[in-house]
Amino acid sequence: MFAKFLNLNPDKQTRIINAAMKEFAQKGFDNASTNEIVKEAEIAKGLLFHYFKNKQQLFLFAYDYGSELILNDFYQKFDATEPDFFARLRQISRLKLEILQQFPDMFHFLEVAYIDTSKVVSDELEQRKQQLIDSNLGKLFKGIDLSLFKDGVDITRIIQIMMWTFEGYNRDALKKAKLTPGVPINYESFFAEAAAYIEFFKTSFYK
Amino acid sequence: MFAKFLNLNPDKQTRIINAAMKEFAQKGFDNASTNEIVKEAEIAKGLLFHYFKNKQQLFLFAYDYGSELILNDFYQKFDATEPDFFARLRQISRLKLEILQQFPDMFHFLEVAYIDTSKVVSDELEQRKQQLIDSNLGKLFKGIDLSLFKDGVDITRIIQIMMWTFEGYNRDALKKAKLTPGVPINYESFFAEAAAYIEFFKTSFYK
Amino acid sequence: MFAKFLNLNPDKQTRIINAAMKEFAQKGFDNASTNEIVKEAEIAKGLLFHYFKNKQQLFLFAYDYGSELILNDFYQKFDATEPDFFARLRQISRLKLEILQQFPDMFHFLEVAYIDTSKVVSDELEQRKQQLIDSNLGKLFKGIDLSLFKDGVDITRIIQIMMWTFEGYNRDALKKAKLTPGVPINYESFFAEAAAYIEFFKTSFYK
Amino acid sequence: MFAKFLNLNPDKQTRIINAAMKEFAQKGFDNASTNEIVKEAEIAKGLLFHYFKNKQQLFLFAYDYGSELILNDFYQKFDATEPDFFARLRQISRLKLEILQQFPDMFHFLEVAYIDTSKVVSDELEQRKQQLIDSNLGKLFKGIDLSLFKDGVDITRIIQIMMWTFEGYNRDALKKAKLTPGVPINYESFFAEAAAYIEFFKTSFYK
DNA sequence: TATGAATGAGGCTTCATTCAT
DNA sequence: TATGAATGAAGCCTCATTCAT
Repeated sequence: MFAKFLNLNPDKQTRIINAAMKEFAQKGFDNASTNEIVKEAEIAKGLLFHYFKNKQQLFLFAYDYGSELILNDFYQKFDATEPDFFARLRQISRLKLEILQQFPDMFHFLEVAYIDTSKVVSDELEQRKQQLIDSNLGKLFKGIDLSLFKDGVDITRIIQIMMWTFEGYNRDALKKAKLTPGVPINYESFFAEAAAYIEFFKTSFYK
Repeated sequence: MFAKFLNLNPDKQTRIINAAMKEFAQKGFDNASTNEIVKEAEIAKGLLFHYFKNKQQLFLFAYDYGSELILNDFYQKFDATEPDFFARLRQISRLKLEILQQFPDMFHFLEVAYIDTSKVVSDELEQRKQQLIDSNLGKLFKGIDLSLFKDGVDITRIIQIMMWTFEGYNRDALKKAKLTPGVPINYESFFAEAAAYIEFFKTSFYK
Repeated sequence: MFAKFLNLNPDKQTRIINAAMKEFAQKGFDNASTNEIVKEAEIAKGLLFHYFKNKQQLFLFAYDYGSELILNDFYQKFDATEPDFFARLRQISRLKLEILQQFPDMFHFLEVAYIDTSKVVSDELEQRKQQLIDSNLGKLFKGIDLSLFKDGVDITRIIQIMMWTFEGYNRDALKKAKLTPGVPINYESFFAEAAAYIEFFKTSFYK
Repeated sequence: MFAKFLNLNPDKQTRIINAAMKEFAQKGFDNASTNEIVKEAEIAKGLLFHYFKNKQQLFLFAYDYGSELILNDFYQKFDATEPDFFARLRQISRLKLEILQQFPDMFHFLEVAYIDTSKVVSDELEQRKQQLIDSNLGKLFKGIDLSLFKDGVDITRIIQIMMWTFEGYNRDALKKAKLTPGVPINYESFFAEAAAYIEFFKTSFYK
């Protein structure tokens, strides 16, 4: 499908992907302009559609490209032997920070893409998200020592609550960052506060 | 600012507001079409811009109009004497359900508007949301009997977590509903499951 | 449907219809350019789509507009009392010539539109053509004195053959005209030759 | 002119010609896409323009190629000794059927090409058609026994009428076939009905 | 107050053809 | 001979907003 594109001069590939991610991240799918993308990538208008059937395919390609790259990076560093649930959460949080610092634009794009609500891509995105969750939730929490939890707590519900909590936490942090444009995000304090939430959950739900 | 509009024939006012809410709810700010709005409201194109400087003003007016109307309704029914935090949460949840059933379209619009990410309105929306939270969080939880909580728990954090939890819960429920179009939302089961989460928090954080 | 357009300043209406007919006649539906049409009509791009949902609707409107106008003109002059089949054919032929001289561009457009094969309009056109035939064939040949034909001839087949003959005759004449652009069509000789064919059929099939 | 192409690997030649004929037959000259042609032929885009200066040359080459091939086939089977005009017509009709069954796609392409109205090719096509008629009408009807016709009939006119009749007959049959896609054309009944028209002409114009 | 005609930039996409390799 | 990347003009259509009436 995208073989053509992947055979292309890598420099140009990068320019196109970066330009697309930047535009999509800034404006969302519907309002992103392919005109802006080709201008930023410094290619001719037609070329974009030589490689990608349409705007939608470009978006999804960028999404897949980015998420694969980032997941690979993540799992290379991920230690799946840690039995403590909250230690593992902290690890995940730390790895996320590292990746974010290594690929800031791509990270930003994926984060925004993840919540893009455009009808045109939302169905496909939803599938991908579900696949991601299905194939990763298992890996992330395999081998956890459940005996450390208080007896009788509904662990599924806890995980669900924590996921929503961190989603909300991320979103709010993102919003605050947007409100002070120009000021770079202070990721350390961002993750420090996340750690405080983890600590809170641990106190609440561990023996 | 909108004095002109508010002097208008009430029937026409309603038609315009409803049409705007419907279109914005369906497509988000950027992709909503003023053409569709005037068609639905059965008014002339120019009239819309006679009353509202631009699309943005219309959106924000609709937002303010809806949230004020709904908040008034809410506080008329709200019992601020209940000292039990979770009982109050249940009350809030129940009132939300009532309002939702009374003003389904307006409710839907506000819900969607709340997460609209269009640059053009997001700043203004953010202000309004912050104001709403600031001025309401106090009212909602004033007079709560904190002694019922376990000693030493950080109540602010708990509230934050619960807010994110219910945000996430709503969003997921909304998504599921979208995936089966045609099937009407079963609000009773929706709120029953919400109640289960409330119960869980109670067990976790009350003495 | 097209009420909006018909309320428009008649001069502009005419300019738009003429420009559309000219462009469609020259290039057929698919290759006609809405850009050329608006340029010729001296209106803004958007205006065309203010009146017509899309290129297709514009084409069909022009077709309906033209054929109605021409049919009305035709039937005002048509004498349905003539019992001789071939006399009536001559009459039809003569009226066609008159109309052609009165509305040359419209006539040309309709002739070309009639054989336009673009997928986008052919279905709708086919319906219209069938309706035209159904509702007109009856009128055109009602009250014909069949006893003038040789005994035993299959009159339906004769009519069919004559229709194809005149279709072919028209088409060939049109082609020849195209091959010598600039030179105006000599309609008199065109219809004189048609009369010769009518005479031939008469000799062949009348007693 | 096309020497280069004719030296090419025959398999590839065939693929290119077939792909071109298919695309032109489906969409007409203007709307045919060279992209589709190279995709179908499984050759590189540039190669097409290496062999053919442009789309127009490709089309005309395909037309010439097809018509020559089919004419050769036709004349190998054609019996020019039959003196009866209508018997010869029946023969022509039968041979046409045979060829159609042997080269369905090519036949279809030529049929459609024949009525293609694109400015870009119509002039050249017109020349070819005229040449075809000029050089073939003689062959087809040489040695006909004119004494079998009624005295005084204008045989040129008769032939002209019959040609238009069969053109119209073909076109109508083609249309009907298009209106019921999926249902294969019943060529036998198609040619049987054609035979009925031949019979009709015979009765009308023979002694 | 009310109309709806008018604007023209910008949206995405397709196209035949060229050219460096 | 063969590739397929590259071009950029042109395609149709939508849009928020303005303005004369």
